[in-house]
Amino acid sequence: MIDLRLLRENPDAVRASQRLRGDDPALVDQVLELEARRRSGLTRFEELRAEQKGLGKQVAQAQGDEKQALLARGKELAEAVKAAQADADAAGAQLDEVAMRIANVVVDGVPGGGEDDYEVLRHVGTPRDLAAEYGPDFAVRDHLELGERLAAIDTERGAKVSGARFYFLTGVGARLELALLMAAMDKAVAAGFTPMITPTLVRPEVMRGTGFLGAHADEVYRLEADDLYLVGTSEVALAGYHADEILDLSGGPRRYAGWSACYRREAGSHGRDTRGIIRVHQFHKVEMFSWTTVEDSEAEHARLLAFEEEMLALAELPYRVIDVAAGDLGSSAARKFDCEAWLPSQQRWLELTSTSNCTTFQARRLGVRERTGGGTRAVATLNGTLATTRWIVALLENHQQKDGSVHVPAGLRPYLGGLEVLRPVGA
RNA sequence: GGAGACGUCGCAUAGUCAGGUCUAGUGCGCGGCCCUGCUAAGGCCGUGAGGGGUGCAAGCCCCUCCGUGGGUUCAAAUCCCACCGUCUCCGCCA
Repeated sequence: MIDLRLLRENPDAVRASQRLRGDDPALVDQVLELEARRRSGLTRFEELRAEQKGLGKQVAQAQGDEKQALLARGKELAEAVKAAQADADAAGAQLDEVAMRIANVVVDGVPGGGEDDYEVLRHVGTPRDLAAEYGPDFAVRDHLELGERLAAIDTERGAKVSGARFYFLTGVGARLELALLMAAMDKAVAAGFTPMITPTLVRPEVMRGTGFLGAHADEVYRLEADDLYLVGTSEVALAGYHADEILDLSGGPRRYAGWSACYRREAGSHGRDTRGIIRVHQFHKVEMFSWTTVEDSEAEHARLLAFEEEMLALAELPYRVIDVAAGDLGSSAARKFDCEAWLPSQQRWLELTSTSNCTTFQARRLGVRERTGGGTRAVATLNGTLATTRWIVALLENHQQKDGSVHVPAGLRPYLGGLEVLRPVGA
């Protein structure tokens, strides 16, 4: 939810943000007009209501004819109050409807434009030249081929049991996922995050409050019979965790690391990434979530990005960091950095982590505040990925060896009983 | 699945049966000041959230919120309905 006070006091900043995102700046003026209307309606209601309350006290003490007269006046007032309230409510509903369509104000420095207008901030590590290492005849194996040889991934039976975009992680595949997630959790705990295992079914209010029922409502599974939603990330549950609370952030950010299954319908991506486990309906993820003051949010964003990069270093993956363009941020984020690992089989970059600074946008809708000298104000929320099932894709492909075995990064070995190499089964 | 109890401004609780002086009382906690050479104990004052008006400002005034949403009434914490949540007992399953 956009800050109406900011919008009133500095409409140009919001208009500029809208333009950078490719959204309509005229919405700002609509909101200003509707807000003025709601306020005048509210004032009328409050005046009438004050009179009604005063009258109630007189009625209680009056007798006889005087009382009858007051009751008659009261009846009139009751109707006027009801009408004024209906007016004010209607104006408020219109205001909300339009205000909801305004996305968060982007942070200074975010590149303008859409999906392809990201800015590459840096490259870390160098993608291997497999042809140089193993000879020009070497055929790069993709993660599914590698995974099947290792008896680690079974998409055929996943489809048999649950349909397209489902899979079994088997044997060393299952262990590899647990290793990645455990390593992520350990890293988070060391950095002061509170580990959390979160609900994956949430109420409609929570799903709406976190902004996932907006433009991307199609992506979300809904359980009709129980009116619950399956989360696409533990961010949903973690954001809802402190809903309607006043937090004390004087001791620094509140940091949580959520471990959960994630569910996505992938409604708009028919035909994309259909092979293997790049794009699936269900996966696991360890997600960082921070509550900070607005002033500290950009610094915290840099810290979350740094934690992600530490995990990528632990997995020994070559990657690049991009500053996502304004038009591709989604409504809640004011800035977003993605880390993309190299995908040898497709000679392209694949998103492994994404960290967003939502400033006060999400917290305002969720009613999460902090105390200040005068009163309270909305806090900032940030989130970022530490590990997901998808990391297995990058791990297998980047660490493949000539014979189809896979090198295990030193940082993951403690979580795999010391395994240094994953070897094909039955070969 | 069946039966019942409950949900009040951080926590605990009064108020609900008999609607109007509830402008929601009290205790604890918290903050300030006072007393006391330290400490213990004590005294006084203040202390929920959201919104609006007014003022240079300290402040003052008004409205909303008693789990949520409806309804009855001149008037609802209080009466009625639905929903959500918590607890107890019974049944069933593990």
